[in-house]
Amino acid sequence: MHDIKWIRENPEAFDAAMSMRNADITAARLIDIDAERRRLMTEHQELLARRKTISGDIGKAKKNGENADDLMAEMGGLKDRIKAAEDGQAALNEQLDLLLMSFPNILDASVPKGADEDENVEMRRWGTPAEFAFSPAEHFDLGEKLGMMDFATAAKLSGSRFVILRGQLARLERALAQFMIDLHVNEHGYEETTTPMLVKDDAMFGTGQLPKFAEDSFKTTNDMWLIPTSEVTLTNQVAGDIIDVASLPLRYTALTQCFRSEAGSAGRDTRGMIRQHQFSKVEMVSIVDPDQSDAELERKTKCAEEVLERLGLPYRTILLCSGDTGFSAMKTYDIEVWLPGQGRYREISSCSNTGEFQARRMNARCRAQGDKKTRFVHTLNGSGLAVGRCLIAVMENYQQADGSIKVPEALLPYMGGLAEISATK
RNA sequence: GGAGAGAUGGCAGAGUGGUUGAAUGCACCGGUCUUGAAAACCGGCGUGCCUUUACGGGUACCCAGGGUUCGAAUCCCUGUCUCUCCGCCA
Repeated sequence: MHDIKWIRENPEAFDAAMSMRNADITAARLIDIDAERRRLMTEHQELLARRKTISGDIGKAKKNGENADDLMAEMGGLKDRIKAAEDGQAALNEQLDLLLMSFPNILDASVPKGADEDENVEMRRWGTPAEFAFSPAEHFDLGEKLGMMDFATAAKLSGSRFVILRGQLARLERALAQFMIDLHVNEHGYEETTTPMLVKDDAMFGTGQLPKFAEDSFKTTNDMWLIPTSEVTLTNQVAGDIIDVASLPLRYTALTQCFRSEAGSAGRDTRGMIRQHQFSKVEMVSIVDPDQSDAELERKTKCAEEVLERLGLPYRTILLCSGDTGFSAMKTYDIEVWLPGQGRYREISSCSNTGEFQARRMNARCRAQGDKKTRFVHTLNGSGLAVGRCLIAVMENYQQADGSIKVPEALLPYMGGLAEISATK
């Protein structure tokens, strides 16, 4: 959501920012609508002021038993004009809001220019991909051979892009999630949260899934949405609030299921559990003082990287270029984990600073003690991590020649000491 | 699912059609007093938008959206949420 006042004052900057995003809008168009909107608004207010005066006079006249017919007559004429001004104003407001809601966030100055993912910039790498004495398998081959990853039965229930995990593999997924939550809560200062997974329209507008991306999510028959990420619920907690700056930052983490229609990705990642309609993810959301969001993005990214380091999974961190940065974000780091079976790095986390973009939509503000002015908070979100993809990464990186999988040391406490997952177990 | 009650400022709580953005109390902020603090007293104390160089002025908001009326926190309708009782239920 953009600030029309700012656009009015910085039209060239807005146009430059939008062209960076390939967004088809100009400040001039918005300013025209805004000018007419404000003209009507002023007119409307003047009419209301007149109405207030007259009705007060009528009240007085009646009290004194005087005749108020001429005042009543003037009021009759006012009514229609007020209604007209009101309707015109409402229409323009709606038109302007919808436009302001429909265009992507302005990018941070540090975001590199680029057309697509090929122009993302690698920031750093951690770990060295292991050498295998055999040809490493992909996760679905490993899982099916173990008899613990069952796509066929899931398809019977729900169609494609679903999976059933069994036995120790199901437990491994649970262990991963627990491990992540514990790390973020005990060492990274996030508050553990469980949230609804069904939300109303407002929440989806607040974080930017609506109005543009309705087709990416699932909607229920009673007009609710299955959350595509708990960023939606965690972030929208502060919608409409005015928060004391002293209580910031707020850091929340949650383990939830995420639901995505994957409309438009037909044919991509059709095998295995890389891309599912439903997956579990540990999310990290921060609500921060507007001056702190740059630092918080670095911190959050590090929190996500820490998960991989503790698990001994090689990764690289990438700064997304202008063409690859998502709608709501002003800056995004993707973390990609090494998958030996695929022989390449795949996205496992995405950490974004949305600045005040979401806060403006949600009307979430903060104020310093004794200060009269409010400011919009900044909101950030990051996966920490996608549990399903992390399971894949563990399987592929810790696979052994016989198809068994070693359990990473960090997960041993969560696996009841089980050190290896194999078909005989 | 059935029956009922309710939603007012940070909190509590008045207000059932006329100058009410809204009494009162508490909390909070500033001041007087005090060696300091407390108490007492005085003053202040919501959010947004429009307008103005500024001081200021205007307007809207008493859950949300419609309606009645010259005029709505107050009357009517719809929705949302909360609470109580019954039924059902993990």
